[in-house]
Amino acid sequence: MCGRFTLRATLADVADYFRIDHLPDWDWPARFNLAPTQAVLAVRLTGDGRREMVRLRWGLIPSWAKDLNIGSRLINARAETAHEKPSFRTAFARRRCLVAADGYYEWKKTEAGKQPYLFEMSDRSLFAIAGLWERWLGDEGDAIESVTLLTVPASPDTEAVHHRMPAILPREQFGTWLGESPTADSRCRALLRPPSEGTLRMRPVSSFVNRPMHEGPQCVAPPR
DNA sequence: CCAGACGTTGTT
DNA sequence: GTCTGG
DNA sequence: CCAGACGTTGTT
DNA sequence: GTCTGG
Repeated sequence: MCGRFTLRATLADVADYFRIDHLPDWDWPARFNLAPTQAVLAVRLTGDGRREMVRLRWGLIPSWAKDLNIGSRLINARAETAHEKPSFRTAFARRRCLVAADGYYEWKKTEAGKQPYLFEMSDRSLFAIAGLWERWLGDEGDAIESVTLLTVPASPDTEAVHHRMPAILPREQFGTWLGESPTADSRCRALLRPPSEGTLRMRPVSSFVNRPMHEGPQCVAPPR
């Protein structure tokens, strides 16, 4: 599962990682505690097939939703079934994206309370979480673009804390996932699998991160 | 035909 | 929007 | 995901 | 307990 993550890297680093030539006109402050309903940084294809960086509201709001509130429960989609679920299948076929991250959190219940863990790539690099996006039109003609993060079974590195994890895609698969050439659903589905042992490392962090309002380096500090 | 659901997680 | 249940 | 709220009336 | 907000 993935209900909180980090993107501490700069926009320039993200653009470089995703091979995007021009930077957007907005900025991206380092984020240590990205939570549902907030804007995350995603990469998708423009109408003419170029990669662009966009900010999407985390929590997918289906186009038929009556209010945007529905989105706060659709923050994840199971990779095994998203292609057939009414809320996700259209987006699976036509609106796949990559969400930029450099860490994610999971919680483990203990006698003392909820202990958060930070998961990162073993080399501390950026990574891409497979996502699906939608455009929703409100009553006043306001458009909101939202996103859900796909999940897969836990990898050997992560299963001790939680049995699910975000679907992380290797760089070689970005073009296929984004649809830079026509790709069957089944081929996209096959890309969604847990990373091999040794890809990720984890460490417990301070419960400071538990509060969604908290932000900054204290979120990734060791427990006190 | 119309009405109502449409999702994940974790816990039991 | 699209499918399922009644 | 976790934390925090969970309500109405009338008046300003 | 359950829903909302971040």
